[in-house]
Amino acid sequence: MNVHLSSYLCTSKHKMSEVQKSELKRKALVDATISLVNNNGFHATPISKIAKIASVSPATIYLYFENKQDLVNKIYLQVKEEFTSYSFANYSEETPVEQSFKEIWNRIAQFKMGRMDKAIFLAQCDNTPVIDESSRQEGIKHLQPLLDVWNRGKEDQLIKPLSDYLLYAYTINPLSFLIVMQQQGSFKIEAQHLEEAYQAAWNSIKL
Amino acid sequence: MNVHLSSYLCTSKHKMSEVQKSELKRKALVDATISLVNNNGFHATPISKIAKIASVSPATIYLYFENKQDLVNKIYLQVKEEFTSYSFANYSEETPVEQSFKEIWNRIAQFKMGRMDKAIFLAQCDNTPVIDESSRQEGIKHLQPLLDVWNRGKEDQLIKPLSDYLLYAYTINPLSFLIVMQQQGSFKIEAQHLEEAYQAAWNSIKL
Amino acid sequence: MNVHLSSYLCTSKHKMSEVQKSELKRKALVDATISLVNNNGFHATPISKIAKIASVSPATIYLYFENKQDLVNKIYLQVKEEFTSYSFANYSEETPVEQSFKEIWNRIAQFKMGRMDKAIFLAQCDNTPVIDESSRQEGIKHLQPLLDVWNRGKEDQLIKPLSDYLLYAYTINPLSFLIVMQQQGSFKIEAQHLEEAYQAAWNSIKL
Amino acid sequence: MNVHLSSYLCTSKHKMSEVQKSELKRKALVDATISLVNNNGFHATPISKIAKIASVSPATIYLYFENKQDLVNKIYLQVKEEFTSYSFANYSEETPVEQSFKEIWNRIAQFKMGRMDKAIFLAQCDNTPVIDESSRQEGIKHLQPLLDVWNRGKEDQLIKPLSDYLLYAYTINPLSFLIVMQQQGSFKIEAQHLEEAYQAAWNSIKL
DNA sequence: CATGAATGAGAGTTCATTCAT
DNA sequence: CATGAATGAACTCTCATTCAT
Repeated sequence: MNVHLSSYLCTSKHKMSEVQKSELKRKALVDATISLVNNNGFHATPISKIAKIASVSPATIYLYFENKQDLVNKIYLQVKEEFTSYSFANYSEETPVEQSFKEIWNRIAQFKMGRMDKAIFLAQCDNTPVIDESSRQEGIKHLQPLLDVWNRGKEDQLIKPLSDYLLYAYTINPLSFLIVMQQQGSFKIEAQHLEEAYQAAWNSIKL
Repeated sequence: MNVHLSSYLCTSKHKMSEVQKSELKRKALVDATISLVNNNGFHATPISKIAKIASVSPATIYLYFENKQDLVNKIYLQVKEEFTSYSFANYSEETPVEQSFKEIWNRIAQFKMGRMDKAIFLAQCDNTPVIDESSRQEGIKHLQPLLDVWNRGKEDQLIKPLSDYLLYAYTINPLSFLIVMQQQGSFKIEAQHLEEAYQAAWNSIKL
Repeated sequence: MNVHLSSYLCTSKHKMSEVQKSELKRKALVDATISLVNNNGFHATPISKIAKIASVSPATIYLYFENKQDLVNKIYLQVKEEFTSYSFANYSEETPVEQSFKEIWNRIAQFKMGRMDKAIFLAQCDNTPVIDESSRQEGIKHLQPLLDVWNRGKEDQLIKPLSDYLLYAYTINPLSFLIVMQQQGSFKIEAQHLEEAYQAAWNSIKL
Repeated sequence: MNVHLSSYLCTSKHKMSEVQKSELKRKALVDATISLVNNNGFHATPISKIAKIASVSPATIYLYFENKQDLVNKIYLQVKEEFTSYSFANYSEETPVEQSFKEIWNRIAQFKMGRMDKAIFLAQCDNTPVIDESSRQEGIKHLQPLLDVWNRGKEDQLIKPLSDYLLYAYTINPLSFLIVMQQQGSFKIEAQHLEEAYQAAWNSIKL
């Protein structure tokens, strides 16, 4: 995402390749971290392994991040941002509530299926105390459009007047659970499951 | 639970007190581990801290567990067993499906609310690669009664013919999410929320 | 010093050897640190080298000291205490000023000549920002008896009414300089030099 | 000093400004190093910090000095040279011994008071093993005029026949001690103190 | 000349584990 | 059974130095 932006802004071919090189290195670090944390857990993901997989020196990591904690915080926020900006890309306040909810739900599902590693990374960060409280708070803000839809739905008496946490627990969070199960090899999510899941989600909150 | 069993089996008063002392120490270790892992994460829970909080020597831990991994595995399985044996304590195959499901769901909710720390510990283990795959598999077996109810429900066409993973995702897992949110201080679960949650759960899977 | 105390206090032969072992290890660490810092400077004295010379594991150092800074602070204070308690061992307020000063001066000189390594270590700590300000303050307090003699000397009009810093600069500090020169191999302090030095010291401050 | 020399040798205005720019950079490096070493000690003065404070790249330092050790050695020698050339600026073999000594002593005191940071830097280098032995030897040579005065004084039986090290210890070194104390905030040197100090110095060595 | 980015080597420190007691 | 002391291995992080530009 930043890569694209940079490309647009830079005219000198020289500068561009430099920036891209930096961005590539950063991306390699992000990918390596996500993969290692997903497979081994944060506690078994030393900086040295991240460096090795990203093909850089451990010292180089500290040019991009302040320390290990900052690395995880920043990656969490970046991935959360990717997740929500993808999920709400087509969102419009004009669209009717039910359709809007369905579209968002589907894009969320698409993201989680298509970027499984990132979805699992988020699930792990959201369920354990690996990221800073402040980063967690920051990450929550990005969900606003979903909350807006729910509010409209409640006002229009299409959606039950439940707490947003309950709505989230019964519509969005089940997808995280299924993705984690799939990654653990217990379960394989098929297209039909997603349709069933949407129905279950909608039934649980519709008035 | 084990304490009771042990007590019954021992007759010599001397032996008994010793065993009880041992059990107390083991319990202290379990409690300390759960508390520390919940609050700091597995990666920030050294054996030495567990020992200090449980008021034993680090070396003593190795009399009760083979190593740190074994400690977490064993605690996970023990807590999972506590969780399920509580949840299915009143279960009978004679009870009608809907009532059976409701009773189980309520006991699960009761356990998670009453033993929040244990529920959160399980959630953390279930969402991250901290425990061995074999222990995870072992833990799943305990859920059989719930699967039986669902099977009966599907046969009787009271419950949608969904995969058990979907059923779990939409009825049980939301409670884990809510508990984690509550522990993070974001949300406070009230009695009414539990009633709403049950309705949402049932609506999402009932035919 | 502590070793002796411990020996007195302990009756069980068992306990004694343990304490001695600990004290021996601590002493080895202190000696290794002093020697290395004197020869290479604080900046070229890694914990690993100290450990090697003291024949312990680097980790063991952290059983005796909180961190490297604490190690240096504690050694500084201990050595300063050794220095002053030796220097003022025979001090009595009854002794006439000039005699008292001469005795103290001679014991200071004796200490610096006999424990050259410790004297040099103190000189290095006193002239550079390697120890904490608080430790430095703490160390100064031990000089009180010397200041008392000077005060008496000023009152009796035997010693010039100079600031204690000036008195120290012209009577005690020259010895530090000479010791450092000797350690650098530039100068060899003989008995006669000490007599000359005392005369110079006394002449510089006497009324 | 070097700046002046360079300026004289260059005729091309272009070259001159460049050289001056270079010299400015070198001066910035010297100042930054002295300040950092004085305040934090050599062990806590990384090249990167020196570079930052001097507003140059770390790599640039290696255009002016071979390595960190060379940097300190060269700065030590340069400052020592500044110190002695200032101190002996007015020196003449014709001047009588006592007057000559007094003049030198006063200029030394002036330098140490006026260029406190440089004086403290020298004190730190002279009391610890941070500079190379060869640089230390080199630095000593600059003191020759002072040794000459003392020799004349000894021949004329105005000064005690003491080793030059003793003479230095009791006349010059006390000033270093007082400056260090002042920098540590313990003591404030006033004009009167300097007069007293000179008297003490002279009394300690005069015949 | 000057540099920002990169890094290998090594720093200080922690930790799971062992062992003599 | 229980332990405090000890440690090798490994961790996070820093730093003097280099190099392509």
